[in-house]
Amino acid sequence: MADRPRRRIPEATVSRLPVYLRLLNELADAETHHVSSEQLAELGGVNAAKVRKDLSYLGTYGVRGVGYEVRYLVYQIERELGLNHDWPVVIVGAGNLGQALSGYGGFGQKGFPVAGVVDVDPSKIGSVIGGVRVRHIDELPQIVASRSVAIGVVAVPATGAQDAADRLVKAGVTSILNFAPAVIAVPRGINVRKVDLALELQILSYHEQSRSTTLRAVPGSGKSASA
Amino acid sequence: MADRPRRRIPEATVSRLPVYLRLLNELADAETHHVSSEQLAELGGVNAAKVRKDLSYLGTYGVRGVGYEVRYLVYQIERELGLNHDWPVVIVGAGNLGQALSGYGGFGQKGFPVAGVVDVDPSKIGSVIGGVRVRHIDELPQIVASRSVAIGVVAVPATGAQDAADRLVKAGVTSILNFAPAVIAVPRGINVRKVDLALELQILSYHEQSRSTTLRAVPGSGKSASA
DNA sequence: CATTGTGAAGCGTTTCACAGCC
DNA sequence: GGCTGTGAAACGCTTCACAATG
Repeated sequence: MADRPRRRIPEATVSRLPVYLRLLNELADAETHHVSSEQLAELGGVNAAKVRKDLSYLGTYGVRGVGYEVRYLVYQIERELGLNHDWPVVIVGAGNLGQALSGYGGFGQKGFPVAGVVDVDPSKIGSVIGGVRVRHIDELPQIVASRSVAIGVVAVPATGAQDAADRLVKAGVTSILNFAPAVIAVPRGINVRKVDLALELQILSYHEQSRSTTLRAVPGSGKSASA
Repeated sequence: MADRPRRRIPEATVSRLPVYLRLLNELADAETHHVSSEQLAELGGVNAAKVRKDLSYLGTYGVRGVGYEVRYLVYQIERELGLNHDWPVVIVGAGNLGQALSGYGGFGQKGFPVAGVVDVDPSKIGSVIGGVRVRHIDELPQIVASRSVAIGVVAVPATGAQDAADRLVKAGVTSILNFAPAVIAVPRGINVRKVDLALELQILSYHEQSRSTTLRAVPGSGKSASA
């Protein structure tokens, strides 16, 4: 109540807060009441100083000599991340991925209920996936407006990604989670994050590649024994 | 052939090379033969100087006054990322996600054929998904050894993620793509990347949250008009 | 006295600005 | 003339190290 955390939180910290939150929730489930930055760092696989600096952006919630109170910290992180209320999402694309996401369920449990699923393909309209009826993409504006949807999920093939993003933005969505293997252009002020399987695999490929180049500079034989 | 690109490529650059590669392949499909850093930057939504610096780590492949030759650059990036040969992957977890990943198909087309899918659950063993028979997780070492698998995919619930990672590492895998919403600990030298839906949504939630805090410090009404 | 919160140093990444080159 | 390649500056993030403190 005392100090308003009116500081700007660095992007790198924002992307770690959900990790801490998850760990803290696990600790809370295990009836652990206090945790030190050292312990959290161990669990999260990061540096303890980083944990402290990250948490310090939220406010002064630790106690010297003691650590952090788990439940209180959970509360503060949730508040800071805006997780103290639901964020309905709309999914564009009712293909394999859209269906999987909608049917997943864990979505709604985590505070991101599926407000709607839309598709361009008439043959998909009307089918029910994950308890939600698939509607035509032209209904996007109504869905977004009526349920105050701020977050849209792009789950269409790469070729349709930009169109999906354009429609989401036009409908009033201001954050987009893009699963399509494509770069999407959006107006300033719109947040985009991507989840890109091929990209991640290619990054791992690079590391494997450089591993073999480093360990043995012998081309040809791709065999490598275990260390 | 002339200059060996024996420089260490910064991690930030590595994670952008797959993006450039995709854009370049699209350009190649469109019969575009040359591209400037400016154009690539435009397509990728990044700064042109960044594109040039990124590409310069690969070698001196541009031509001043002209730009980069698309197909040649594709070749060089693929070589650098180790995409000039296949990287078979093994998927741990034959649940919804494991099935979706295995059945996806785009996996193999992109140079990451599914060498095997394993699960602990006996009831899942033997079923065929994406043309691959699900085997018991104890067969992991044989699968990894016989197919020289370097990359493992963790597609199990959070509670089983660490065990899955441990087994993959023990079997000889040196890179892991983790889809489970959990931090996994691995020995030094093992590469881990994560794909975390909840985390991404929570990051977007933060930005939406701070948007509403910034624009109108009025709590209660969550209505916001379009710009 | 264990542990936080944080200046300051260190390090990696981004961007600028322009020399170099085709 | 146009565009690359790259030093150097600017920036942000990470880590150190330690004073502050319950």
